[in-house]
Amino acid sequence: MLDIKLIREKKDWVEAQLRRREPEISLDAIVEIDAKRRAQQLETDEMRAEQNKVSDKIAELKRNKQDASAELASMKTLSDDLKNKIAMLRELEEELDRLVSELPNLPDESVPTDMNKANNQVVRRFGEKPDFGFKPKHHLDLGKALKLFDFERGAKITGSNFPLYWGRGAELEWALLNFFREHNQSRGYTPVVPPLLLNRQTTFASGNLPKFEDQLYKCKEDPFYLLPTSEVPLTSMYRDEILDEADLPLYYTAVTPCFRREAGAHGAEERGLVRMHQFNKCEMYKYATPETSFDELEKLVKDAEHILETLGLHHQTVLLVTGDIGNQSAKTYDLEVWLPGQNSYYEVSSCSNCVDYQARRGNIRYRPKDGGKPRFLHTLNGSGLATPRLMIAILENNQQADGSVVIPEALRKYMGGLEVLEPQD
RNA sequence: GGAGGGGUGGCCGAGUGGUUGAAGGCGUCCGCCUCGAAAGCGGAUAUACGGGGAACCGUAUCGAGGGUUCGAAUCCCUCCUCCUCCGCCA
Repeated sequence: MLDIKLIREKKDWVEAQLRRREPEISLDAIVEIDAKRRAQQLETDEMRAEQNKVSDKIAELKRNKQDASAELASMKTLSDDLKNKIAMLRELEEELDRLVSELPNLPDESVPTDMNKANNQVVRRFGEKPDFGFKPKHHLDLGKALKLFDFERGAKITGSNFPLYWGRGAELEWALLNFFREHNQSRGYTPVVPPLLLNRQTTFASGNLPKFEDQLYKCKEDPFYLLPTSEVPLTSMYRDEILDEADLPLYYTAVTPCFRREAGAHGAEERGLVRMHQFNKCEMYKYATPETSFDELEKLVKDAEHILETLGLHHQTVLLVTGDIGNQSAKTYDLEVWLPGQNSYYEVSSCSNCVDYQARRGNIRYRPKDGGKPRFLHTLNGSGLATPRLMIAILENNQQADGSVVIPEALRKYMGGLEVLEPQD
């Protein structure tokens, strides 16, 4: 959520910044309704002031056992009139809120202006593409031979793109999740197990509502949404609270399943575990002061990169251009791991500084050390990491000519010391 | 799911229709005191929106929404939430 005052006072600048990411955006309607709203508020405030004044007079007259019938009569008509004015004011407020809450965040000045995500800037690379010396297999074929997951049976249980993991596949999944959580915890992130069903306000605060409701699964009988990423509950953990500056920054990590409708197409090249309706993810989340949030973003990215380095996976870190950053983000780095089966780099982590966008929506503030007024804090989130594409990366990058797959050293302790996944049967 | 009891400022906690934005306490900040600190004493200390160059002024906010009333923290209704007991259940 952007500050309406900023929109009012620097409309052209805000509009220009927003157009760096959405060229068609216009603030005309917002500025117009805001002006109407203020005029309406002034009018109702004046009527209320009059009402308060006369009410005091009535109280005084009654105390003195004097006649107040004239005042009572005039207040009766004013009271009715006022109710209408308040209703009109409320309509304007709701309209304004609706429009402002659908605006995306302002991109940070360090984010390249470009609508084409092909122009995302590679800032770092780790490792190299593997040189197999044989024809590498797609993860679906490896998974079938190793009996790691099953798409048909998952579809029987629920529907397409809800695969199940079993046997070594399930073990590897848990190994990854445990490894992520322990890794993040060792770097100062406090683990959280949040609720997986989210109410409307929670989903609004993170920025998923109202604009992206079609991406969420929702409950029919209760007003809850299924968690699309634990960024959402972690944002609302401190909703409507005032934290102490001395307690910041706060680091949290949560492992949860994530549910996404993925409305809109996905191509044939994304078969397999590339894009699913349910997947597991370990999230990293930070609450920081405005002064430190961009440094915290750099550290967050390094934390996520370290996971991939520890697993020995070739990857690159890219700075997203304005046209590719998420709605609530001011600046985002993606970590992309090399997937031989896709012949491409794929996002396994997205690390964003949302600055005060979510804090405004969720009314999350902190009291500065100097004792000044509460200020909106900054929120940051990053995957650390999501499992499905990691599963793909490990299978495809670590495969050997005989169809076996070497388990990364860091994961073996979670799999009873197992070093290699061997084809079954 | 049933019965009962709560939800008031950064925190605790008074307050059942009219100078209550809200007593008191704690915390925090400033001053005095002190070599310094503590204690003590004095003072200050909510948020949002709007008007104004500013000082400042107006309005709203006592879980949320609605109602009664000239006027609601206070009365009525609905909902949310926390606690206790009962039931059910992993």
